[in-house]
Amino acid sequence: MKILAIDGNSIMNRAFYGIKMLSNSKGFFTNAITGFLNIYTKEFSEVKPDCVAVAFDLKAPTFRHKKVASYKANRKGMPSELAQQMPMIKKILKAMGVTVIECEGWEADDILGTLSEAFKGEDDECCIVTGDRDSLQLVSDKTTVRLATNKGTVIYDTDKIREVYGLEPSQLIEIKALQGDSSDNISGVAGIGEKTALSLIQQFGSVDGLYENLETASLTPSVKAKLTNGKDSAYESRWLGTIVKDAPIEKSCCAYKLREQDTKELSDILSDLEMFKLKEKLVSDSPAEAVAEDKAKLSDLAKYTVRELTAEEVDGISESCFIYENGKLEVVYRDEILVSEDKAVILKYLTCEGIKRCFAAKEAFKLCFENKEEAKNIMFCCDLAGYLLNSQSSDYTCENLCSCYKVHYRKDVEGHSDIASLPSLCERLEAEIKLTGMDKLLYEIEQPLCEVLASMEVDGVKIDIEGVESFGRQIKDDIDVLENEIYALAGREFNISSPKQLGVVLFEELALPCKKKTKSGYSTNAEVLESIANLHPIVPKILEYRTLTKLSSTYVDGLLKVVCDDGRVRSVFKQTETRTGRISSTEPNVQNIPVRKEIGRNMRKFFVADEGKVLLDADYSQIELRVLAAVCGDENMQRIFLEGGDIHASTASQVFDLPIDFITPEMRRAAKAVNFGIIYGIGAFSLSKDIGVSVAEAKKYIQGYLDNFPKVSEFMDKTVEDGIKNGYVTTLFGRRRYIPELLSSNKMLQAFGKRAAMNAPIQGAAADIIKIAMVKVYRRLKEEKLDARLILQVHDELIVEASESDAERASIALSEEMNKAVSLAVPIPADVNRGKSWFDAKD
DNA sequence: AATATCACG
DNA sequence: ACGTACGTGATATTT
Repeated sequence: MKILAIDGNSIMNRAFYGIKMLSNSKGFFTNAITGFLNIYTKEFSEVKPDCVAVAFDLKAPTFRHKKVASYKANRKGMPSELAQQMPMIKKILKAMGVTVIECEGWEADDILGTLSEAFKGEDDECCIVTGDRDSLQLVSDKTTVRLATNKGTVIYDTDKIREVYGLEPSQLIEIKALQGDSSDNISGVAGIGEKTALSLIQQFGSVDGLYENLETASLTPSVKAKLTNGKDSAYESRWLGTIVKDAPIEKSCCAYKLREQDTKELSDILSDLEMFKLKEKLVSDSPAEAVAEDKAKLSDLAKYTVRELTAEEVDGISESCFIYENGKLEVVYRDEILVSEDKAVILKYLTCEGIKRCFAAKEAFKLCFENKEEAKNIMFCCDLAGYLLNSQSSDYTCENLCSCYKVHYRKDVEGHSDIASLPSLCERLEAEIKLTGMDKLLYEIEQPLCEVLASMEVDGVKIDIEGVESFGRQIKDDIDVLENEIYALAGREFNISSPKQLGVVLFEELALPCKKKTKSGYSTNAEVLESIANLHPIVPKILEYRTLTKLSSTYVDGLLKVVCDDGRVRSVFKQTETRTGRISSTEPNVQNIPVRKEIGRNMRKFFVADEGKVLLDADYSQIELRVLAAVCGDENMQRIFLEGGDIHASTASQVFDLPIDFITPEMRRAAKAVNFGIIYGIGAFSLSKDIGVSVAEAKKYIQGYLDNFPKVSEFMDKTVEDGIKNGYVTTLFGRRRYIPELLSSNKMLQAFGKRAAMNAPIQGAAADIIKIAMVKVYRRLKEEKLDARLILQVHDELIVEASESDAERASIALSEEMNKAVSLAVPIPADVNRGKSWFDAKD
C-alpha cells in the first residue's frame, strides 16, 4: 500500500505566501486553497497512491503534550486571510473523499510521523508532502519526503539526504538538538550554529556519541565550554525536535482509502467560493458521477430545439432573450433556440415590439444604428446587471455569471450554452438587482446609457490625418536631435527608453545622486529626474526625450494605427470595466489625449469637426468637490458653491482664516491640493510631497481643513465604517463598490481599502451624474431633431459634434441638460465652448 | 507576463 | 520600520 500523507498546515501556509492574494466578490480569500489544491492534484497524479491523508494541527489542546507549551508561545496567530481558508479546505477535501486527520494535542508532523511508521510493511510506501524541512528526519527506505519549495517539489530519499547533508536521515534530529530551531522554539546549544552542529555530528554520529567523547575530543576550548553548558538543553532539544511516531490515530490503511467524491457538495462549495477553474478541473475528474448528475438535472429542464429564425415569425415573438455577437443572432423563445446570420432578419428582430432581455446589448444597438434603425424594447442586460452587482469582477461572460449566481449553465445544448442559460440567468439577476436596490441605476442609467455609447461608437470622431502626420514628422526630427545630444553627453550610445540602461548611465557612469529605487533597480521617473534636472545637462534632455517619444509612439503612431477608412476613430467605450462606475475608453483611449502640457495639447488640434460642423465641448467644473459638498451636508462648503466663488481660494481663505484678497497663489495652490487630497483619502506625506512643504506642515493643513469642514470628516469616517460593516460602500444613487481590502490584516492593504472607500462614493456619484447627463443630452438632441450628436466622454466632459446651423441650440441643450441632470444641494454648472477642433473648443 | 513610465480625469 | 492619494489605458523593455 502506498500512502500520500500531506502536511495540510504547511502546504496551506506555503500556498498562501507563494500566491498573490485572490479574493472573490464577497471578500473571501482563496489563494491558499487554490495553491493547495494545485499542489495536491499534481502530487497525487505523480505519486499515484492507494490512499491519502491530509493532516492538520489542531489548536486548543485539552491534555498535556510535550509541544503544547511551545506551540502557543512562539507561533503568531496566522493572518485572518489564511485562517478563514482553513475550514474551507477541510470541507473541500472531505467532499473529494480525502481523509482529513486532526488530533488534539498533536501537530501535523506528528501525524505524518505516525503514518510513516504505520506504512513500513513489506509492500508499503509513504510519501510525505510538506514545506517543512523538519520532516526530513522521517525519511527511510520506505518513506520519502516531497518538499514543496518556491521552485517546485524536491524529492528527498535516503540517498538524497546523504548527498545533501552527508548524514543519515535520523541524524538530522541530532543536528537540531545542537543547532536548535527558533521557529519551533527549540533552543539547541547556545552559540552552536549550522556549520558547527553539522561537523560535530558528522564526527561523532550523535549527541550521545558527542558527550561520551567530549573529554578526549580535539575541539576548541570555546566549543567545548558551550557544549558543556548546553548539555541539558541539547538533550531537551533532541527530545523536542524528535517527531512523534505514535499519535493516537487510525493506523490501518483502509481508513485512508479515497472515498467516493460527493460531486454535488464539492461543486457547491467551489461555486460558492467562485473558484470556477478548479471546479472544472476537480469535478470533471469523476466523470461517472458528474454525467449522472447532469442527466438527472437534465430531465427537469426544458429541451431546446435549434433552428433558423424566419423573418415572418419575428413579430410573433412576444418575450425572448437574445445574444448578438460577431454577426450572429441567437434567440431563445419558449422551447426553441432560433438563430440567424441574415442581417435583415436580425434587424427585424431587434426592432420588433417584443420584449427582449439580452447579454451585451451594445453590439445590437450598434448594428441598428449602422443601418439607420433603432433597437426596441431591450428591457434587461445581463452583463450590466452583473457589473452593478459586483464591479470587482473582470469577467462578465455568461458562463461566469451563471457560476457566480448559481444558475445551471446549460452545457447540454451543443454550441448554444450561453443562450440556453440566459433565461434563468436573467431571472436570477433581476431578482438580485431588486434585492440590492439598484433597479433605478440599471434601468434608468446603465441600460439607456448603453444605447448612447453605441451611438457614440458608431459615429466616432474625425481625425485630421495629415495634421497628425506632419506633427509626427516634426516630433521625430526633434527626437533624432535629442537622441544625439544625449549620446554625446553620456559619452556613448544606449537605449534611452530602457530604464535599466538609463539608470546605469545616470547613476553609475555620471554618478548623479539616486533618489529612489524600484524593486529591479534605479527609479528614473519624471519626478526623480526633475529633482536632479539642474545637476547635469543630460537630465532635461532626457525629460524632453521622454515627452516627445510618448507623444510620438502613443499618440501620433497610436492614433494613426486606429483611424478608419473614412478618417474617423471609433473608440470602444467600456461600461463594465471600472470599479467606481466610470466608463473607460480603448482603441484608442480618447480619455487621455494630452492637454496639460503645451506641446502635447497640440494633439487636440487634430480631433476635428466634419465639414459644415463644429465641436461643442462641455465640462463640469469641480464636479467631485461639489458631490462631496452635497453628500456630506457641510453647509459651509455648500455655501461656497452656492455663492459661486473660486472654491480653492475660498477654502484657502477659510482654512488660513484670511480675507479672500489676502490669499496668495501659493496658498490657493495648497488649498487646491488639499481639496484633491480629501477626495482621494488624504495622507500628510503625499500632500507634503505634492505641494513641497514639510509633513508636519501638511498635517496642519489637513487638520485645519477638517476642522473647518467638520461634516467632511464625519462623512469620511462614516463611509469607512459602513464599508467595514457591509463590505461595500455606495454612491448617492445606490451604486456599490465592494472593498474586501478593508477586512485585510495587512495594514497596507487595509489603508488602501480605506482610501478607496472614501473615494468611491465621490468618484462614483460623479460618474453617475455624467451618465445621467449623457442619457438626457442624447434624448434631448433626438427630441429636438437636431443635427448634433454626442461623440466623446472624458469623465466630466462631453463632446458633441453639431452642424453649424444647429450648434447654438445644441449648445443650449447640452448646458441645460448637464446642469439639471440631478438636483443636489449645490449647483453643478457646465461650461460649454465651441470650435472647429477639440483644441479650439476648450475655453 | 510583468514592470516601468506617463498620458488623462 | 515602512510606505505613502483615487480611477483608468498604451507603449517599450525585460523576464
